[in-house]
Amino acid sequence: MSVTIKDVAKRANVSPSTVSRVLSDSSKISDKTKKKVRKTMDELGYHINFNARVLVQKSTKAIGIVMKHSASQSMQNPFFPEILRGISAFCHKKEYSISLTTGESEQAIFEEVIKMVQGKRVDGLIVLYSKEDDQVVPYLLEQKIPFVVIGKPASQSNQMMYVDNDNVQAAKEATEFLIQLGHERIGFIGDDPTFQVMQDRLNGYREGLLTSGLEVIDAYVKDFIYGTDRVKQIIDELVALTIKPTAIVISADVNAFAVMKELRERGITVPEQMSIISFNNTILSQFSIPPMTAVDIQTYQLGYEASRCVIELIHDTEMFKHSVIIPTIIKVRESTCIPKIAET
Amino acid sequence: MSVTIKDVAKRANVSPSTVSRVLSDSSKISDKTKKKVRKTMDELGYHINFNARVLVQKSTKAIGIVMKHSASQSMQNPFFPEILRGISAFCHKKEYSISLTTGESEQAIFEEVIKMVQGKRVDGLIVLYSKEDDQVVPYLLEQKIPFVVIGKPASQSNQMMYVDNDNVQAAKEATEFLIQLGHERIGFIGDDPTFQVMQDRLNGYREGLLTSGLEVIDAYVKDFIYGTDRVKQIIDELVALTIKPTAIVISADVNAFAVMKELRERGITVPEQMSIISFNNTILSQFSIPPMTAVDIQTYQLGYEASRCVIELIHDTEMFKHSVIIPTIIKVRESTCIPKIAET
DNA sequence: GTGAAAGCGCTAACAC
DNA sequence: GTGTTAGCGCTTTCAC
Repeated sequence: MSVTIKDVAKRANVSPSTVSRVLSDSSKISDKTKKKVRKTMDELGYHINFNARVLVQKSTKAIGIVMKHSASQSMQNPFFPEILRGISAFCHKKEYSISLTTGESEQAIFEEVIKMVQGKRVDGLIVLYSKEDDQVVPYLLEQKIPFVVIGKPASQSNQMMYVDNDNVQAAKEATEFLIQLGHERIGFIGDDPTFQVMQDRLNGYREGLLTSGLEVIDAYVKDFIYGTDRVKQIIDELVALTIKPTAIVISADVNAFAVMKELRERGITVPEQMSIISFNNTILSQFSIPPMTAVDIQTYQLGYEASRCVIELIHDTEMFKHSVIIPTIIKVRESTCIPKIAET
Repeated sequence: MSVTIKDVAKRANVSPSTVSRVLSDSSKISDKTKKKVRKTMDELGYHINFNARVLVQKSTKAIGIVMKHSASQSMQNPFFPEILRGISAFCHKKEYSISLTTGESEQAIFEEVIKMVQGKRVDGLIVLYSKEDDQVVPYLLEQKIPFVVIGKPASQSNQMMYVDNDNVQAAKEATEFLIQLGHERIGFIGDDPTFQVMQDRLNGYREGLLTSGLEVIDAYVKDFIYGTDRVKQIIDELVALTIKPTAIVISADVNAFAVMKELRERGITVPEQMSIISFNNTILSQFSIPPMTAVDIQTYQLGYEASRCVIELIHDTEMFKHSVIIPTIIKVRESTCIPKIAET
């Protein structure tokens, strides 16, 4: 029913292979034949059947994106669209298409990854998270399919490529930024600790305190599971302390937003009574009141480099497995200031 | 290199066609053979090559998502991930995979759509926007490939399926909500007027005023192009009026956020001096200070229904082309109140 | 119930 | 430079 290479060949009085060669713009075909063949293609409204090519070439020119479970959560976070935008940009340049996992649970996503890989639907993958006890990465490793992880792998990091920020360093710098302003009592609010990025940021925070000769106070360190009402509880606990922190490092701006709101409701002013520095610098950081000082992790770049890496890896499977660290930048806005003497 | 249907056939002492029948769980194969074949599949680590099946069956079990140009903008808006989540959910249920356009410009996206369609990489598509002078929709119509538009088509709406809110009605209700509170001078801030949704909301706003016997005042109606500094200008203009509005209907919560910030900077309090009702009810609505009263357009449902529609359409191309209207709900929060008498 | 054979639309040796 | 031929891995008549 739809027009094939053979139809074109017949009409142009050449062989199918010639048409195929024209399709791939082979240098062995004379300009004259090329022109002739292209003309008949147009006349017939021919368009290549990608699947047929895929079948013989064993290259799909598609990459799979493995989402963090659950998609619901990861999508609520503006981080996701931004990273996707970075991935898209490079993929589009290299004419790769993007295929998304659709599952909600870890298990559902894993099964889809298997289908993508075994079913040969993608040439490579980008894993949008790095997590302890994850099944996807070990599976991909075992299948020897090109893939790149965004975030530092929890283990075997030398066997795979990853794109990440130096989250330890970034959190250290964020903490030091507060210290340089004069803060000495600095809290930390993280979220799901099973993700590597949280561990790193927590460690960086600790390092920042320690290298400045400050103590790490356990009561100042909290976890925040998004979606629950932990915020209120956390702020309750922090406020109940006789010696309260004057500043907090918060692992994600979505969380910082919630914290700032909660502080506001209790009449605690930001930054006067509490300085806040957050991570990610998504659009939310600019929208908060006051706008947040935030560590810009350059999400777009993270995605862009990740897709560059997989695509390079696809073309050279034996490539040296280097990893890419995207620098972070502190965007100073209005949620941080020098601590109030009165409060010290 | 990878194990094929023939390998399984040989090992199980059956023919390739039998293996194929087992794959599709044909009723003509005895349970005994099925068991035997499945066992050897496991032993050999066989997995179907999807592309081969696609080539012969001419069904990819994939649907393409056509993004609004530019991806950058649409992705910044939390609307996008939420709709994608709805699409994913249904696709996952029906075991369809999702393929995204990656281009930034309208032209780049159009070219990708052509590749998706002609290259037979997808069985159907969802167009995430509805816009005047769009090339994609007419093309899809001409190609006779199943597709669904999210938003009301600018023209030929009877020839295609779409999923939308009743935006005229929703805007009317939002306006009437303010009128019922006692507001009589109500403004409207839209954005890119080339999108159908904007036209609809503007019309609904007008209707709302007119049916309540209020006048439409041109000076109260503004457009807002996201990313530019039009906000300041708009607020300047509104504030400069001798008779200012006491309430505003704003077409998207991202925009409402910007407006509220701008008002705040000028010391105009929300809702006391200016009531605000916005559209979409993304996570931003909850995060603003004060939290916004917003029209919930049920974005997730929009996506879910859209994928249900394309997939049904794929299975029954001759299906009656009905469209789906997703109801909206006004979420009352704290950005609206009765107008202050002093100001009237 | 199961097998043999043809073919989906393309590419890639190998000829010439 | 161009044609011939043999598949890629699967499904699907048509036999039996």
